[in-house]
Amino acid sequence: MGDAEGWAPHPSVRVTIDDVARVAGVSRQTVSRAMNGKGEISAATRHRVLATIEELDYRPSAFARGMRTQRAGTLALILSDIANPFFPAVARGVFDAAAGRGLAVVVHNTDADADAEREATRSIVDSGAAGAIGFFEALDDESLVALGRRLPLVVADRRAPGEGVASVISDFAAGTRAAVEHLYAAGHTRLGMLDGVVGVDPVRRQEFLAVLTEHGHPQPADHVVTGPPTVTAGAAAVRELLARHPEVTAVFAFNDLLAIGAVRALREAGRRVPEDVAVVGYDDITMAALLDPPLTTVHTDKYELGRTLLDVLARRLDGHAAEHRLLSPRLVVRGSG
Amino acid sequence: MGDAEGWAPHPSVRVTIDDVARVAGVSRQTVSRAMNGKGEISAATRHRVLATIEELDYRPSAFARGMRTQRAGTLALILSDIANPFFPAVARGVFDAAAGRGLAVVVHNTDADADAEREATRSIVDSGAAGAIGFFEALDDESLVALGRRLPLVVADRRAPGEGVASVISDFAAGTRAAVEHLYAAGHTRLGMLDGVVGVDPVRRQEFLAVLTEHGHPQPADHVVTGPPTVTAGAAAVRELLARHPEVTAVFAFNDLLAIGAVRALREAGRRVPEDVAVVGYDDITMAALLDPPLTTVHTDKYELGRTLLDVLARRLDGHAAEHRLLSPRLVVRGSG
DNA sequence: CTGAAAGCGCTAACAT
DNA sequence: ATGTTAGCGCTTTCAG
Repeated sequence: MGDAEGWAPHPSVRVTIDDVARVAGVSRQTVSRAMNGKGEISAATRHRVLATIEELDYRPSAFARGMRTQRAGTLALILSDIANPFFPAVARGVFDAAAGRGLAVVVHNTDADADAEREATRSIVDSGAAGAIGFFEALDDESLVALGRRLPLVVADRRAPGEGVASVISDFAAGTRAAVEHLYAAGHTRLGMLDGVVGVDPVRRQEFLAVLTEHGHPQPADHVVTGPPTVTAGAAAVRELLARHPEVTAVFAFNDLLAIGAVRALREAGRRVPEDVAVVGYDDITMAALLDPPLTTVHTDKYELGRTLLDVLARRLDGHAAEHRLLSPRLVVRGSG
Repeated sequence: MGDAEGWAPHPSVRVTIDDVARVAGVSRQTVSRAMNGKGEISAATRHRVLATIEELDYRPSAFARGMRTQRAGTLALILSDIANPFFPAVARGVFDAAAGRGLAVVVHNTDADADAEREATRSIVDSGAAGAIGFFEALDDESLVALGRRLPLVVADRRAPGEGVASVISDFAAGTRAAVEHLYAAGHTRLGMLDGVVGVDPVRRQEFLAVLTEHGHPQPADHVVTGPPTVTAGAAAVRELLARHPEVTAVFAFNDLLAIGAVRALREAGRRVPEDVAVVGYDDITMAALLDPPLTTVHTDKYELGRTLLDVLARRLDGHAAEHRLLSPRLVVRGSG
């Protein structure tokens, strides 16, 4: 629209470190020192150089710097699906914390696909990212350890795959236990579970089965129906569950999306929620409290998870050892179960 | 955990273009040509070089390449709040389309704050991003035109700020008109609006007022209550609206989050939705259809918007002129109005 | 405390 | 069709 073909951005004369050096009357190493606070430098010259930088609006070239240091001021966030409401909440925490440290965040969407996760790690290494935060759901531990040798890595909601990789995990066992015990306390004895696709983190399912066993029920493996973590899949899964076990009066879901789908399918099948069948979700996405009935679910502080992930990564960037943090979820009883 | 202080990533011997050149028995320029498809090169040598690249698992240095070309294989996505469900849906479209072209996406979260938006543009220019897609809600047109001179830029849901900047816009006027006419058709004559914070895009409000005028109502400026685009603000705004104009029987909201807050506050205030007050939202976020009552809203294809944004940007990257595309929303009548 | 030299890996421009 | 030359802008030695 009014633009000629072959458009190219304006070249825009770049202010380089040499320009700053010349104007400030020092060598460029001194400018480098002033910027990065490395090496010995007198306060006076540092101030003068800094003022010159300001004056000339000098911005160091990320490329040139990266070429020397092999590290960019960028970090990577790997997640399976930004459209799943759990992730935006976490991402927001990561972004806010990253902005506070002047780091840009590259987001990689993998759909929990092993190839996509592998490709993301490739791209991250090639980009020279300063570090990475990953919700890996398909990649094997070895690949993660290998990645962790290339750059500071924090895995989220997955046990540390090995030496050198930090982790931040929500205590799924505790959250699951709270949810299932709540259902037992409410008098339910026939429980089913809607599990996410079997990935690397089987904790929720394991704990679900463990609590059932503790209550004297044999492990009813086919009381667990598996599917992708979506509303549609939740509806399908609960139908399957009811077909297998019509006597079920309570359903625990891997996440809220599955639970929401379950509630809808249950109602369509003529079952009242929670009177006929109780439903408990996991995550407490924003939507959960707004539904009718409002969803009983296990609340995790997703924003805090995001901030914590970045904090752990930043400490690693500063040369600290890999840390492992555990976040505590809590059951929020609302109307659905 | 078993990790010493002062950890640093393994150096990892880098395979360079010279290694490839040596093994393939050509000069490095030929390797460059084979990789980038630039310049003349015989099919035979290209194949040989490509095979060598594969064999050595050579990965070109993004830094070195950027240093020469002043362009990274990265693009920027500027948005106000990734936690607002509208944006993840769009982002998903952008990510998918970007991945198809081998581009990484850096996300900048601005909270619709002018300083944050300006800082994001700075960071983007400094990073040498190949291009940018922006939902700018606070920055002035001049700044956008200036940014557009530095790199290919596509603005989303905002009219093109000037020469050289591409745009993809949802037809807000048409969507708003459909929503308001629907309310009139349902017999409502006393309408109120919950507007987003006054930003650069006043189209929804203008069109709302225009349709009212066409129906012979004086422009009721104080029938429009403004707030941030959140559920909480929607509740507060509708309370304010009702305080000012208790006779209102229909509410049109700037987006679904405001509408959802309105529905809740309305019910808490003892008004039935839609019997006493009809509510129509905008966007059709995933949640909208799952609420009780399901939200009547103006549907926009957010994923398609994301893909289109990237498509327009990619064409610009390929040297085409700045395009301007208009996407058509459609009213979805559900239970709330 | 500061400067000079060297080179990171790549591609554009110019030979051949 | 391929090779050679020259640097992009920065930081890291190493001297002074």
